[in-house]
Amino acid sequence: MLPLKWSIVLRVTAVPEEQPAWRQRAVERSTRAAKLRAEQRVQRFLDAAQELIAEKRTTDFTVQEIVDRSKQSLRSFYQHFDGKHELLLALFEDALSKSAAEIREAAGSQSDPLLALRLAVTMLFEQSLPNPGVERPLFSDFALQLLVKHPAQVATAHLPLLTVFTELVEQAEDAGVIPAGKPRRQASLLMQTVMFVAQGNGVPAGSHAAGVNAEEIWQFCLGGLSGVPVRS
Amino acid sequence: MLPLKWSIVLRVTAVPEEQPAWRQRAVERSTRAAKLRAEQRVQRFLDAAQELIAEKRTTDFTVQEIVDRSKQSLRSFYQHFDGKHELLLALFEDALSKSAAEIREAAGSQSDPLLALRLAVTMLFEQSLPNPGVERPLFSDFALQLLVKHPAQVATAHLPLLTVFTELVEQAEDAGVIPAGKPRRQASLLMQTVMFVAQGNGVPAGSHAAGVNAEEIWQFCLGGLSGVPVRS
DNA sequence: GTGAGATGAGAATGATATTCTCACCGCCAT
DNA sequence: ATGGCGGTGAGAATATCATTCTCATCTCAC
Repeated sequence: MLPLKWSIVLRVTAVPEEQPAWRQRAVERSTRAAKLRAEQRVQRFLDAAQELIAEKRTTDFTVQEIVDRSKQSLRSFYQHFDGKHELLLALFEDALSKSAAEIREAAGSQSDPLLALRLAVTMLFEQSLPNPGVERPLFSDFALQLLVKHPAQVATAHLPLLTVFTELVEQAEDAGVIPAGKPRRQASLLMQTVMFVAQGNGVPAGSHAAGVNAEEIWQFCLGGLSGVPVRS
Repeated sequence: MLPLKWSIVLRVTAVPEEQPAWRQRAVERSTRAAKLRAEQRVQRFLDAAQELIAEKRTTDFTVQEIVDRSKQSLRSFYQHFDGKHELLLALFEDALSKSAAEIREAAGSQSDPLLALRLAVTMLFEQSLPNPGVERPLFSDFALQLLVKHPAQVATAHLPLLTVFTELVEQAEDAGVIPAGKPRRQASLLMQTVMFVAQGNGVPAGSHAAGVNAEEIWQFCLGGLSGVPVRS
């Protein structure tokens, strides 16, 4: 998590195998402090960025703004991050991860598997709306940019959510409230549908553009999971 | 379509109301040639951009590249477009519009409403895949950028497709093969689901990330449209 | 042939990300 | 205590683009 260039460097130069144990321990001790300091700095950058996202509703702020707000320096910023891109990715993964935890907990308190799944869908939908609790932009201009340019990283970031939804789908299937299928694929389809449709709903854009709500999307997805009533 | 700054200027300065008809005709005649020339230039820019998109698989090319390739000048580019943004938007709308026409035609040759809808879904899915006929990027980094920053324009661009799908859903409902609902909203949901899920499927990214295929997404959507088997 | 608008060539501007320079500082093994 | 090393700050230097501007030239309808 947060692969920092410096941490790699430290590991390579300060722990060159073949050292007596005491030396390793010593180095370890002295390294720990440095690592802590570094993590604090990183956190200040992340916090500053989060604030800026909240304020400007976009990731269009400049690196300089992050630096100024966190009262550090450009030099330091690039010491810790490979670039603005890395910082945003860290925030993105973090947001999805926290979201997954939240949803898992909330759904866990539902004994009915179908209601649990429904709750999860509703929560995901609301958190994916264009400007929800700005604190945690599951979707931002950045997220979509990632989707096209680095799909693999998006997939990675989605993993925590995918896991939660897969579990919920499995439970529902085990309980027999929806037909058995391939839980992971179903969960994937479900997630993508909910997230993207939510995203597309930011603007009651004039005449057209149906503004779908949580209940509608849930019905749609439930139908999708339930499959078509088999006909001749 | 393609609101060009100069055309507005011409209209304002050369047709100042209250002119005898002959004069308007004269101006009209003399303007026509200029308009044609301009349209050719515009087209050259568009073609060049299209080529670049095809080659680089992204809209990250520079305005300078468009200019060079079309053997025109920066001056001229900005004479005709408000900026790179306008040019991309034009290409985007055009692509969706052509796609809509294609789908409408193909679906039209299906007598069974359900098969027609299925065909439409399949075609849309395939055209929305990350790197299909690169000629017509329904989805590009640009499209997604638009989605966040100018949702209204996306909605506008989607209209042709939305119209087609709305018709197909209506036909299916009229034929009784799916339950009646709100065709426009259903079509919207359908489109978004298909397009976005397709987009999210570009990369078999290692272990996770279920790669959904056209048949799967069709089943899912059909289920969604058909609704849940009514329960107590 | 004349004048208004269009064009070309390319310099100028402005916004950003990213890198580099250099002086300084704190830590810790000797 | 001290010498060296990695981290830091301040900010200049680069690099890349989009967009605008300058000026000379061109084209066409009159």
